[in-house]
Amino acid sequence: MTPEIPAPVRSRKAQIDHTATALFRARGFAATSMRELATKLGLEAGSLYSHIKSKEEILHRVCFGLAEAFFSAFAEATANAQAPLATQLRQAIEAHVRVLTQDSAASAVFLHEWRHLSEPARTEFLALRDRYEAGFRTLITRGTATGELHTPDAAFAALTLLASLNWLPSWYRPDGKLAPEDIAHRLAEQLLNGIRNSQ
Amino acid sequence: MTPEIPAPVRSRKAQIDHTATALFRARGFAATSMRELATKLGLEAGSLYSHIKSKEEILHRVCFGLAEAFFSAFAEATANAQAPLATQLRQAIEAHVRVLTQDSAASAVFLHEWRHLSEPARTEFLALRDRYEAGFRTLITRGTATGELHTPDAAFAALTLLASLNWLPSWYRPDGKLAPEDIAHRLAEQLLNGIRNSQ
DNA sequence: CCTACCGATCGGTAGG
DNA sequence: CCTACCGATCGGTAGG
Repeated sequence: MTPEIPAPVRSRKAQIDHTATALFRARGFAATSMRELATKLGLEAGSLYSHIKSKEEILHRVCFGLAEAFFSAFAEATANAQAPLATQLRQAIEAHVRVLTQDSAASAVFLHEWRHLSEPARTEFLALRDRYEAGFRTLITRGTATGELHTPDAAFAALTLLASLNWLPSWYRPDGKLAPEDIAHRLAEQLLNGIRNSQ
Repeated sequence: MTPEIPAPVRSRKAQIDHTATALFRARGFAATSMRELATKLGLEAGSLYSHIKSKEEILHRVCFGLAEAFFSAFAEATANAQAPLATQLRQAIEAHVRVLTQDSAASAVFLHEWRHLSEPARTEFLALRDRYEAGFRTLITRGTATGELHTPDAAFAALTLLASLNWLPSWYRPDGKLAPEDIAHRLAEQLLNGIRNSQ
């Protein structure tokens, strides 16, 4: 018999994270009360603390969990270093969109609520985010060097590219007419157009 | 002698709005306390209420004030209905960026804190925002009809275009190396590239 | 514009 | 996981 990690505990914690994420997104971290969260889960407020240590712990887990998801999606998308840089960039865009649409509530929290992290988590988080943006910046810079891409300012292009993508959680609806893969494809197409070398 | 609107009153209220806007942006509306705001202004918390009626009143004024600024900038940019649609769109983009950079704190509050408005203000605000987005959508739709622009989905293009622009307040620094007009110009250039008909 | 204060609500804990 | 509760802090008010 293999020992099992007690399933109910894990699942309760996951439930808390999931419900809290939806509330953090809808009302913001500061405006979400632990009592409201408890009520949504059918618990009393005090009972939450048998599963978690603090309100911020939930936020921490959501923000850093998403960071990890973005990094691993990016790594996979650019795994083939021999591929044309336009292809790598397209795949990175599509991978980013896939993470965003897979859990748009968590993504919205990742994008907007991180500032409620206290130090040193906040600084660590910003460093991760900068590193992720640098990945896109590097692809664009290298694509410009090889002549595949064309832009007067790679950093600027990377910033606006991620901006377009990161607005997605604020309008994406899982039951909308566009499937995640369609959205990913169109965004990649349109954004690459803006910086592709047409000569 | 012409009667004067008592200047100190107006200016105190404007000071409160201005300082509150900076705090709302930095910490979020819910996490900003009236005591913190009062301290920054050299007042006691209770004294704020000789100038304002409630915390939300400030948020209301900021959100709806910015909405007005965006609308009038857009109207001016598209005043010449005979101009090519690509030109009108470029001017609308530049006008939008100008509003964003002129008061990036207020813009950030406009973009992210409106959800703390209570009803019916919240619904009114969203209606205004939708109407503004529709302005861009219409320009793109008409530009596509005349053949000046090219995109498979005007609504989608409008959404991503505004997304790129609206990320600006989160990275724009008034003392950065790019002047507002440079930013406006580059953004317009890059974003129009993505949807311009190159045939 | 201040002092003094209100009721409500917050995140979190002790003990079971 | 609940009951009962803690100290702290919240937005806002009365009276001057």
